[in-house]
Amino acid sequence: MTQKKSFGKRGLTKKSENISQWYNDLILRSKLADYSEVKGSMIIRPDGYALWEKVQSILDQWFKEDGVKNCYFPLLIPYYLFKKEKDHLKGFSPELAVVTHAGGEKLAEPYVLRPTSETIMYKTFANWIHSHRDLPLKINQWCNVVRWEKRTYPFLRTTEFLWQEGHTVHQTEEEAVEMTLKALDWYQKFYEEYFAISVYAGIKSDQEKFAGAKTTYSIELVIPNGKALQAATSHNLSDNFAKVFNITFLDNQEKKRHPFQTSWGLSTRSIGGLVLVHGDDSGLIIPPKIADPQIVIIALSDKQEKQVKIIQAYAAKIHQNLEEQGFKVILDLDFRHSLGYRINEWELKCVPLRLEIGQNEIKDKKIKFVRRDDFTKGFIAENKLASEVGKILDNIQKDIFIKSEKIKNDLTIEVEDYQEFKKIVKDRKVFIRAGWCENEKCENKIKEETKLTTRVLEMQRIKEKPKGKCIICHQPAKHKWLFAQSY
RNA sequence: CGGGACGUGGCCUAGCGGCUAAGGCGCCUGCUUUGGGAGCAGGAGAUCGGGAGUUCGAAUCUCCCCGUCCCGACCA
Repeated sequence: MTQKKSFGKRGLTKKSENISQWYNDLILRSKLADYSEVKGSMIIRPDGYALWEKVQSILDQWFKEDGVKNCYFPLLIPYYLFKKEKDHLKGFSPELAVVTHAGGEKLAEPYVLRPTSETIMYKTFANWIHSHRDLPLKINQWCNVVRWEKRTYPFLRTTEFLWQEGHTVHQTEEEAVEMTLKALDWYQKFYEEYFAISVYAGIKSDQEKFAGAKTTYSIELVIPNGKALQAATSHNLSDNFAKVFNITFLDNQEKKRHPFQTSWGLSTRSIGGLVLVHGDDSGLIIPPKIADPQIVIIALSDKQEKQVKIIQAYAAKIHQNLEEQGFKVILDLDFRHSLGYRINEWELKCVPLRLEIGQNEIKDKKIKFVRRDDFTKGFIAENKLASEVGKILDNIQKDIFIKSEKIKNDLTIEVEDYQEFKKIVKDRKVFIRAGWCENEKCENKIKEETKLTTRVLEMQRIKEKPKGKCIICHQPAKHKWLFAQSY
């Protein structure tokens, strides 16, 4: 493997042959992102940023409907603040970027570039919260954060990334748990209904949870290479931070109490997940619900200039009709390139549905369509175009979800025996569902021997009655957990 | 931070001690062409990652930096 991006004329490394190479090629070729001069950082190009804006618009609406308000806290966090919560500090220390010099001088107290904003926010919350009437406090910020990772990939793990971080403060732990679960639901709904990706949602083991949290809930994606991508997290912080940052309020009994907090986030990593799960050898596959444009109309050329004008006019009419019906449509009149070239470019960047308009369409009053996801071709009568196009887009959305669910299920194997566990994992990467006693020692043994870590205990299994044994120590298992190698 | 592969116009490569660094893609101009990545003609574009050294002579050999990708360890 070299660093060369050796794109053939027709394109990409095959996804099945080398998913890493395929992924890197695709990110660059589809113009979602570019490498930057700063190691580990990437440039999000307009097409990539448009996807992120789409993510923002969907989540932001849900947050606001729930009374979560947007705000902005500073990038720089005084180190003394950051180190207040011990677990938090310990968890993030290895990946902190610290500003030690500014204004031409060495700073007396260094600043941390936020890897997450709990500390700076909660210091302030202590000033904002005095009464039970101040609660709940629900805020969110869309921002960048910096985590100095050793190894980076575009979108999936970059030194600097964009995300939203929601932070809430509640009178009771029950309320905080409810909020934590609500955020998790948002994320699950987002991935399943908009990104059309079937996910695992559940709780993290103590070892894998957020530094400073009581419980971490996570959305995990199953990548077609069998690896796991942590795609969003929601933390019940209990009153850990409240105690450290001295956040208190007087309840309606005039009693001074610490409130309970949550934090939850989803990052630009989600876009990497989208690319990895759905993309194919021809390029990106973007679900119709988030694609913009959703439909490309390719106008074909003709030998006679008169015909070209007729085709253009016809295509423009179709374009207008579909836009009036609320579809996001782009009209491609670029006759400088050959048809094959134009098609391949649109497939690479992914417009979910392609319509082709030439003389035949005008003559037959039927429009040729091609689905991007499975390349199904057909014709739609012009007078039914809008309704049929709507159905096709819905079907694409459904079908790619089903496909992702199949990948997820096919790559999840339930085992009872550790020898079998090891044998399976030796051959190929998969998710393994197995009984675990929830003791760290057994978790670590699995990690050392197989590289697999606990991903989540699935939500629907939390209340399941324990049965079976821990796959390592053969003590009674508390639950069946999912294990996988993280991306 | 360990192991590996590398660094030559915007991109992919050739050149591996010796003449003015070669080709393809892309880009620009013109003509032509369009039902799955067209063709012809012309054109612009390179201090060969940086530095030091060996040599009559370095893209080519040596050393040191810097950077990139891949595989690990760590993480959203």
